[in-house]
Amino acid sequence: MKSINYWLMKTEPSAFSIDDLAQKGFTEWDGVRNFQVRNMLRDEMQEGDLALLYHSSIKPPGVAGVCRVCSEARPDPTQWDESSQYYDKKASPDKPIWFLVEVEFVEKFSHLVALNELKKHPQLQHMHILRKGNRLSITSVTHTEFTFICSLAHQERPSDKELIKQRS
DNA sequence: GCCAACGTTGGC
DNA sequence: GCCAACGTTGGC
Repeated sequence: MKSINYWLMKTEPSAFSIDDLAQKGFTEWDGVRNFQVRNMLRDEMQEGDLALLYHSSIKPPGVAGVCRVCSEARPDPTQWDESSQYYDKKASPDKPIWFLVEVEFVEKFSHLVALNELKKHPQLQHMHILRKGNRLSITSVTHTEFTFICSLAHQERPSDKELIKQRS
């Protein structure tokens, strides 16, 4: 039996957010221009893998939901498009440098699991995203980290409990 | 807006 | 192949 891998994929919600993904249903994850991330995309990601969608460069940053890899890796066409900000003159159609996968919407968390929340849990201390100077837009997470973060997302927040208490 | 961290580039 | 300079990322 082939087991799936788990990932964390960063996006700036001002450019592309979990709501955009929810609305479109799926998207091509193009524009990756880092060799380490390219290698993971091309060599390690497989159809069916699950990923935490992380919102960066926003207050507060954090995990906004879940998506699923729904294609094999294939060449990223923006590398040949001179009008694209991702154009790379070193790439040619017979020698692609950059790759993409498609991801599809799975879930938007009812509340963001914020970065400072992730930092509170010793179970998550080894996550790439919590390491100083981490700049990779895609990193691997363990199955344990993935399910733990999903469970945080599905927990009631104290403020929710207070609201319920106030109502009753 | 600052700045630490780190990947990339290019001269040698 | 080294390494300084530069550019980018991203939290704060």
